[in-house]
Amino acid sequence: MPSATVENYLKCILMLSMECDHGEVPMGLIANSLGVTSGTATSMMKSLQKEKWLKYKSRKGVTLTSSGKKLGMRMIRRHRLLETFLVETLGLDWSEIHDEAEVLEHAISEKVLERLDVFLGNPRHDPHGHPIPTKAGIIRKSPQKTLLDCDIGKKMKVVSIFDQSTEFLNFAKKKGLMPGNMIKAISRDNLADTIELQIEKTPKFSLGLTSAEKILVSG
Amino acid sequence: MPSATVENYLKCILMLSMECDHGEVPMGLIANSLGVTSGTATSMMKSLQKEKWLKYKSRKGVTLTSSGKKLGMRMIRRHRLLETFLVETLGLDWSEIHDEAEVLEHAISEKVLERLDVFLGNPRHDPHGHPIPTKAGIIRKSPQKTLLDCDIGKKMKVVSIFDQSTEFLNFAKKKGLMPGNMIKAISRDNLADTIELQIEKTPKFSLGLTSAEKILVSG
DNA sequence: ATCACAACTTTGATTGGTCAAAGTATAGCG
DNA sequence: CGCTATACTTTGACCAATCAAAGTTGTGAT
Ligand SMILES: [Mn+2]
Ligand SMILES: [Mn+2]
Ligand SMILES: [Mn+2]
Ligand SMILES: [Mn+2]
Repeated sequence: MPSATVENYLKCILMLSMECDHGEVPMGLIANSLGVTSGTATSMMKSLQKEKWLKYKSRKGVTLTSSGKKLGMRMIRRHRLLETFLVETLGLDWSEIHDEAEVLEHAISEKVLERLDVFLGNPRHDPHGHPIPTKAGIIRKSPQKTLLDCDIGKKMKVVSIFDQSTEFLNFAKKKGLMPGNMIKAISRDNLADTIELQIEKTPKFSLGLTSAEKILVSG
Repeated sequence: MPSATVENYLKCILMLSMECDHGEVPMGLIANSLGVTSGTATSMMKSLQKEKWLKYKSRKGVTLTSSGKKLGMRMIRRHRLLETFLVETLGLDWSEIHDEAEVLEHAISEKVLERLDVFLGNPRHDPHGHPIPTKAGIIRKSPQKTLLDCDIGKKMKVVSIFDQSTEFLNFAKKKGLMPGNMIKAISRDNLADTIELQIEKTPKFSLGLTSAEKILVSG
């Protein structure tokens, strides 16, 4: 019933509302992350409000209704289960699956999705380490920090990678920054804005702080 | 690049041109089998001609160009490989896969499709017995007749089922009319318009001629 | 040869999604 | 407190895909 466009908007708004919690999600963020002009976003928000997916406050932003959240969450589940299928079953690389899933998520029925979930053995995380919401729309989020504010000198486990771009994912894989891998922050240099890392017995390397921010770790 | 709508039109036109060979495919058939009004079909044909997918002759019909045929064939391949995946891997019933594939065929990339083909072991036929075109767009069609004009008294193998409707497929399965099964036509009654069949050792049953036409057999 | 009617085309309208450009509100600086 | 820069909204336009209804054509029955 909701179009692919509506599905994309709601998934995007839900993700924005989760990652940077300002009660309302402002127009600018939405337009920006969907790559549309702000006028388009505004007019879309009005029609999404008319269809009861969200509440729109002019010049403030939007908040999802419970059906909006539910649909957004369903889209995240679809996206991440599909990504898992593409890597686990078909053997694609984790750097090429995001865009594929972005399209497939709108084409797969609830029935096929649940079969896929069973076929994959009810995975809890996608290939980038992101939690897969349950059918009921619940995310089991593990405690995590970014490499920016992790403890120096302690062993930690890589939980997930925030950036979905092919280039960054290829880079991360080459460096061994993949979910599950153990890692140690050797030192942080606040003047150079870098953090020095070591993975297992491989050589040390350092990361700028904007890159470090994209790596989530635990423990 | 071509929209899902364009893909549907071209697949449909290719299938019509293959099954009932009148050089040109008339508007009426197209509009009818896509469930749009004839005006819509006419205007769509003009724009498809503009984009070089086909040749349109007013009040005659359309013929696909070679790129039109190629795209149409690619869509048939996608559709049938997806149907095979849905049955073989996810365990759906052959009566529920057509509509799912009708949507997924527009969302799956060439790369994922070829991985799927390998994963499935390069199947030659979909669950309804229809041949899957090769990547190069070639259909290996086995010699076949409908149950309407088969030989009476001879053992034959069911090749494929033409009708994609849930109800007919459920019926066919119940009767044992599935690709690969052996079958014998006991008699034909031209007054009653029926044909009497027997499958292995199960009881005889008869089929009206419109139903018989939907079953393709060989040998 | 005529003509009715089925098959087709044209016309004018609608809907969803989009943009560019012009207009407006407001947070926060001075 | 007033003003400006930034974020947002409005307006008017466009495109793809569709329909309903009115108009046209060509075939085949008489
Ligand atoms: Mn998407
Ligand atoms: Mn992911
Ligand atoms: Mn389709
Ligand atoms: Mn089929």
